This record gives sequence, structure tokens and C-alpha cells, in this order.
Amino acid sequence: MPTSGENGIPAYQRIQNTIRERIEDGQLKAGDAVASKRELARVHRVSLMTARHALAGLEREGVVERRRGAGTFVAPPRIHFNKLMSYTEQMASRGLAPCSKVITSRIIEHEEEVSARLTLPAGSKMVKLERVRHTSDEPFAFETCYLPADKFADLVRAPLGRSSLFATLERDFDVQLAYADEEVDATTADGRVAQFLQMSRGAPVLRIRQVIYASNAKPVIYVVGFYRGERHSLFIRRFR
Amino acid sequence: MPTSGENGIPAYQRIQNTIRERIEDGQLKAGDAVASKRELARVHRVSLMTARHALAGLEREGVVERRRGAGTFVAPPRIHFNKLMSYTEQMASRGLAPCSKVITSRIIEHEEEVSARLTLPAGSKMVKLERVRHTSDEPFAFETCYLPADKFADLVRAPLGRSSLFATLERDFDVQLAYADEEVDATTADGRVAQFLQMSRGAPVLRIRQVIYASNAKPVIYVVGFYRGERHSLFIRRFR
DNA sequence: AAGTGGTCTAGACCACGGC
DNA sequence: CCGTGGTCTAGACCACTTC
Repeated sequence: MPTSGENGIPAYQRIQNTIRERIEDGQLKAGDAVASKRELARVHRVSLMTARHALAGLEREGVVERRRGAGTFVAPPRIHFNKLMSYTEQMASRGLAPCSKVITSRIIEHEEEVSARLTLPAGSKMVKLERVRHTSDEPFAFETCYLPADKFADLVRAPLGRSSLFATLERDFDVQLAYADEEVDATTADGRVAQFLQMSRGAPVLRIRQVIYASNAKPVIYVVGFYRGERHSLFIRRFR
Repeated sequence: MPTSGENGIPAYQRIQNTIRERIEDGQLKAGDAVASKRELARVHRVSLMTARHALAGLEREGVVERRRGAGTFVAPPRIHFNKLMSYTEQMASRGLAPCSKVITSRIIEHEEEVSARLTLPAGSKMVKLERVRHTSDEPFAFETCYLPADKFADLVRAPLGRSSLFATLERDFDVQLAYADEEVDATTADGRVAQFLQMSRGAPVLRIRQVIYASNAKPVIYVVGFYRGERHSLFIRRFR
């Protein structure tokens, strides 16, 4: 019985699934030892290579850690780095209430640099949305979002003061956001930015320009954000 | 002859190396077919499982793509997002010559904030390395690296003006760098930073503080870098 | 010493792709 | 059809960790 054990899925995947379930159910916790490859082979009636293949796959996924000579152990729960999250989601993940004020919400056209970022023809109409983000009572960021008006014109009527832009897009506009490219640099606050962030003109700010793509690789949002320097910072995890 | 073929490295790694070399040498280009697992097994005198293991590893690294029923092919060159790369490697990936000047290279102690970042006891000795990075003739970054002196004291004698810190660590100190946590914010250039970057004091700069970890999750390097704002920026790709 | 993971063999059959 | 990768066997020895 080569490929399939009893149904159609490979034996090594069945083994992985039983282990994953045991972790999700809480029967196995971080640091606990997982059955050894020999025990898995015996219990599941497979060869050592197959049992090993199952463990190797789980390790690649980060579910378990294998230590030579010691055993295989449940890996600590992974922290998500570099995750594309909305302001609302970020606040929620820290247990804080999101708070933002809409400054502008209207249709614009002839902002050629922006339409180029969204790979739209020159002169295209776009939704422009300016918001100031607060933590407690202190302004934290000033963000301007642009979206193609042909699909998202109705956004200007959405209650974005209270609900999340990401959630609105994914719920009401059937858009699945997938990834973003960010460009980060340092600049100085001009008059308008300084005013919204309540800092003096010329003070250093972090500028993040972001193109957010849907899962079909089409650009959906272009965001330019200014963040108070020395007060808030950006965390990134890079891998070799 | 199980583990070793003729020297100490596993057969599957030798196979991977020969394929990698063939790609680096240009004998194999993106899209070209790689020898099939059966051919690899025959040529290298190993079993099919071993040949397959070699290809599986290369696929995980993104070096090749395997298509069932069709074959194994050299993967298109990856665009590296969020990859932990040294300045030297970044320059090399753009076909530019790295150029940096060592300002300081000595042992220090009692910099408690730094030793804390490296999770060293207070008062620990550390190697301090200050460098100015250039592109063409313009200064681009001013970076200060700290490493635990107990293991890396010999670095002060390494020729870091010409060779890469990453390469030196991985080659001469047997350290495998794995990932880094970065903290990015905007600040203003103080006198010393302004001097090295040839900009006026108070100008905005991007500050990146980085803790680089080895594959055993031990912090190895703490880097504080200042980058000219509005001139250079940081790219990040985030996923949802 | 006992147990663990890592590597490896010499094949086998299956499912799939291209000709 | 033939070649490809995917899965799998029933063991083996090695290097390592833990007791």
C-alpha cells in the first residue's frame, strides 16, 4: 500500500494532522515532547522515513522543533511579524480602542503621481481619505489613503470614523487584501502635517508610503502616512 | 556507507552544492531543467530518496521548482523582500562596490543600554565598531555595531574596512546569523551624525536600531544606524 | 546505556505531464 | 508511452543528548 493508507491522503500528512490536532486541542503544549519518529512509525504502522518526513514538515511550518539526540518538541506559539494590519487591527491586538478623525473624504482627479502608484491611467478619479489617528488624546499619525474611484466611490459615504477601512473593503467591497510594499524614510513636518500632529514645523517625522495589493495582485490602496518621530516607531523582523 | 560519502558532509548536501554551483556559474539559468532525481541518483551513486531529499531542500530554499510529472527547474531569481542582508551584500545584489570607512574599532564596557539589548550582564565588555558607509562618494549611513567581547574580541583586528562583518562572523567565528528585529524611527542629526553624513545638524534622519540573532536565538549584534532622510529609504513587504 | 533525530539504501508503485 | 516527481518500505548505522 504505497501512496494511500486507507483514504486518499498521504500517510505523512495524516500523521501531521493528528499531531496538529493534539496541539490545537491543548493535549500538547509548547515545550512538550512529541512522539518520537520510532513511536510514530510504530503507532501509525509506517516506516521510519515516513514518520520522519511528517516531523520534518511540521518543523518547516514552525509547529515543532527537533533537537538531535533529545527529541521533537512543540514549538512556542509564533509571534507574527511584518503582518499587514490596519490601524484598527493593530490597536485591537494591543487591547486599545482605535480612534481616528476623518479630515477629508471625497473624490479627486488629476493627482498623477498617485494614479501612477495605483497603476491607473492619468487623470483617473480616486477616493481621497485623510485621517488623523490618535492614541488616548495625543495625535499619532496623519494618513492619506487613495483608492480607485471606479470601484470604491461609495467609500466617501462609509462611516470610516468608526469602522475600519480594511474591514469595510473586505466586507462590503469583496476585496481580499494580500500584501503591501512600504517605503519608509525620514522627513520634516510641513505646516499641515505639523498642525495635525501638534508638533512644530520642521520636526522630524517618519513617512511611510504604502501600496496595498489585493490577492489578485492589483493595487487597491495607496497610503501616505506621517508619524511623529522619536515618539512612535516601526518594528520589522527580517530573516536571513 | 551511510552518513558520509567520502568526506564528512552528507550526500544530499553535496548534491545540492553541485547544483547550486552550476547555477551560480551560469551553466544553469532560470527555467532550465535540473537533472531528475533518477539521474542524480545514478550520477552521485545514491538512492532515489537521497536524490529527492536534495531537490526538496533546494526547493525549500527557493533555488528550484519541482513540477510533478514535468521535472525540476531552476527557479527565477527571487526578489528578496525583508531579507536580512549586510551592507556589503546589499551593494553586491545591486552590482555596486561596497565602500565603508571604519571610524572606531575597540573594546568598551559599561554601556548598559547596549549590554541590555544584547542580554549581557551589566558591565560586560563589548566590541564597538563605528563605520561610515558610502555610495560613490556620498556618505549614506553611519552605523555603530556592538558585539559581545567574550566571543568576538578578535574582531577589532579584522580588516573590516574591506571585508564584510557578516561574512567574517559566518566564516571565521562560526556564527550563523538568522534574523533581526528592527526598530525604525525618525530623529534629527546631532553634531557627530551630521558631521559623518555631511549634513546640517537638526536635519531629519532615519534611525534603525537592530538586534541581530544567531540561529540559536542568541543576540549577536546590536546595530544603531543613521541614514540620510529624504535621500535613502527602506523597503518592506508585509503580508496579511 | 538507552533513546533520539539524521542520513541512507535499493528498490516499489502511484499520479501526472508531455509527446 | 515514457519520464517525472511523490510517496513509501524495512530496515541500517551514525552522532548526539540524557540519564
